[in-house]
Amino acid sequence: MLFAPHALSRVGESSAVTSDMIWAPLFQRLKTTTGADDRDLQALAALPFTLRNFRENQTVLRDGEQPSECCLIADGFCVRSKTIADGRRQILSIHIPGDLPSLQNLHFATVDHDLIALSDCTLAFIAHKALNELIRQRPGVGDMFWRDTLVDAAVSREWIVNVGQRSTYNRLAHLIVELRERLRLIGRVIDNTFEIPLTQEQFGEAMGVTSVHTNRILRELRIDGVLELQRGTVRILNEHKLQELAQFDGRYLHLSPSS
Amino acid sequence: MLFAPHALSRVGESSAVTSDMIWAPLFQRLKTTTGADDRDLQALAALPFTLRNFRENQTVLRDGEQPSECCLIADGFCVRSKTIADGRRQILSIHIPGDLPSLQNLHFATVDHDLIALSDCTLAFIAHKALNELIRQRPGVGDMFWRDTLVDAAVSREWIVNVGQRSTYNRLAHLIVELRERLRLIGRVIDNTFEIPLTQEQFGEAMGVTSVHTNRILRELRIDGVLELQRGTVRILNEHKLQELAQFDGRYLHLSPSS
DNA sequence: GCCCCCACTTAACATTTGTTGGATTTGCCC
DNA sequence: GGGCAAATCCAACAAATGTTAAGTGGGGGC
Repeated sequence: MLFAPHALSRVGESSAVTSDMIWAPLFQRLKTTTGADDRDLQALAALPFTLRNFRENQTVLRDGEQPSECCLIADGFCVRSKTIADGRRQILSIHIPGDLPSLQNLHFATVDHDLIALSDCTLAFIAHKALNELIRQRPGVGDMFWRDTLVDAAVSREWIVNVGQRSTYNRLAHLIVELRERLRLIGRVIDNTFEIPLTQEQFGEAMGVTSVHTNRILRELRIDGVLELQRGTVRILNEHKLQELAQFDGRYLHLSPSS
Repeated sequence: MLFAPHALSRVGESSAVTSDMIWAPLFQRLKTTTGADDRDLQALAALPFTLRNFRENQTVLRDGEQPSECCLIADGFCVRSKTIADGRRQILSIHIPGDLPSLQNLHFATVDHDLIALSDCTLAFIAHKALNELIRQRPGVGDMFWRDTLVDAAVSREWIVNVGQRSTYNRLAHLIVELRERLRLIGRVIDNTFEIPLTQEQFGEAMGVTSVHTNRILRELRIDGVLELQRGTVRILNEHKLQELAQFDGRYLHLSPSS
């Protein structure tokens, strides 16, 4: 069976997975960020894809692989990461439903990092060949995707700033706010509460610090009444303080077509 | 006068700046990395451009600006950087002749970081409009440029790993090796010696550490006989040790068309 | 319901990195 | 050649972060 029950129930409540459910978060994002042309989206939605489910911690793409398809996260969370010689691991980006985390392999033969499922995930795989043909037919689709990879790059640059210059305390605040803004775009934020299914160790790997230190900083944020994190669920306690710490300027997300 | 003498002498020894000299480093890079089509390059070289010179430390593009042209570094070095609220600055990438550091603004209206000349620089500015028209006529040009922005993104991801996980000692070694590989591509490495005109403070801003600490690490590298850095000139003293420290895996530079 | 594994939590101590302040060197202008 | 400004260099001390080693707690499998 293609769909394991656990994944099905996360994509939607019914047992039938429609094409709509697969594309919805991507389209929702593209419409607000790029003012996407409806015919381009319809053409996209007509592309053939294969659904595959991944379990928590399962590797989706391994460093060095040469994929012939690119993947769309229909449901669940993934991270890009790199592991260096001494075994230390850095998380490079966190991906949410609607993301296309391997779009760069339309142009690169080889994957230069790992892509790992953080939670149980449903991914739609679309052949590079089909995508390239569509892009040739409809340059607007290519523009949308090129832009999408550029936003991805802009997020990476801000990630460098975060790791390089902000105190761990502020760094975590910034990371949380960025993820909240991206989750809000796809309707995953309710009442200052949202899910980011990372363990403390993984938050540490995203910030370039150890799990012990991550725990210290989380305790401080909790004691200071800024936010709480429990088993992957974030609850904002003091929005004002959070903003002050994060100093978040969302322009780098390029959320509007005219930015 | 468009050309200040100092800049002219850096582009070439003669006093006439030909279109060839402007495009040479970019074409040299594109030929080895993307196996570029000669007709695409010819079409590119036929585009109108404006040359502008910048002095050391002069801002080329400021965070928030809305440029109508993108720039090609014909000669000199630039950096992308972001400054956060408390004044700390992070260098995001280092750009060398042949780089197109603002290509992302073909798709973004607004620049989301600063672009600053490290040394006296000669930049060629090409109108977005002309470039977009060429890309519509010759999709191969668009593919080349899309790929170029993807390599840029891959470099940013490795930069995150560098800042997040490597010790400052290894981090500096990695940074040096990456720059050497990129400079080699455009023929700027001679006898284990090459120029990277950053001050120690700027190396610090690239690595996310202070200038004092950068100085400590440079002294260690010098004492350990790994490399020397004097006024922007790097000399490798022990290639083997350097490799061991940097643990450099250049796949992320995607230097071959089939990678 | 029990057990086991894994995430979380904490403390003590070691190491790295930042801060401050000052001395020295270098490049450049006059 | 003198003098200024910037870059480099360095040491002493402070703060942030890593390491190690233990507990604690909760959820899933049996």
